[in-house]
Amino acid sequence: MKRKRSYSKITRQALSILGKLIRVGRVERGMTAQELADRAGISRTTLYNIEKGAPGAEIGTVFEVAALVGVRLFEFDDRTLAMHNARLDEKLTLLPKSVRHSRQEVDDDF
Amino acid sequence: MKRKRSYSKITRQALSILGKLIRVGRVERGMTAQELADRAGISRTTLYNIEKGAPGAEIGTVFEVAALVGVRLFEFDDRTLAMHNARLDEKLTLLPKSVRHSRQEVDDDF
DNA sequence: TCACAATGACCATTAAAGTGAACATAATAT
DNA sequence: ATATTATGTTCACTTTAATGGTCATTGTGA
Repeated sequence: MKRKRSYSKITRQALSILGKLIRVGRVERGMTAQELADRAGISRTTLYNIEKGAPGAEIGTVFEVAALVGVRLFEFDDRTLAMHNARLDEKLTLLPKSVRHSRQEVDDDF
Repeated sequence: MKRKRSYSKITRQALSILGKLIRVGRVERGMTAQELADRAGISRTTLYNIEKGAPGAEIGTVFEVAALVGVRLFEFDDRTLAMHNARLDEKLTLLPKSVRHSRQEVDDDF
């Protein structure tokens, strides 16, 4: 079953910031909550929660809203994202496909 | 009712990148999927989905995992986040509390 | 090589997120 | 000032995501 979660302070702060960035972006662009919600295809209630930094919101929705008000999480144009994506794929091929723990090695990074 | 969503290309790419960053971070640190899932307090299935860039994952969970493998979305230490948070609060007090559309103004940003 | 650990992938179950309605309160254009 | 619009907040309902299990496949240490 889905479980109720608790989140670290850093996560909560990051989400709070993201929510505020979205709100600032929205207000600066003169959009009402309802308008932004409509454009994003979500309810005003959900946008409300997102702007409050709710940890349970779906990440896809949040990213979508962020893009609509000009909040860029990474580099935020199609080309740059594709580039990074490709570079990561390369990097992944170089890394082991699966992480195997040797018998005695404790593997604590120190 | 909760609705099935569709996401823009940019959102899908950003999520794909984030998932790969997490996977790279995990593998570089020599953690198995199960180990990271345990530390994050989620199931391996969910981590699997996150690493695949699933848009439906909860943002709090994704941020939590990202932090655990050293992927920084914003500035990722407590102090810096607090600073940004405070600065945003300031900014918000300067902006209108609610966006009001004047009668005839169409308000399309051009 | 090859045993076995790690990952990929699917499924039924269950709790939680999204929704829209509703209402109160706050803010702003006139 | 005030009418009206935007926002804050709660709630029952419904759908979806997280879970844990399971099994096949892949990768790697010995």
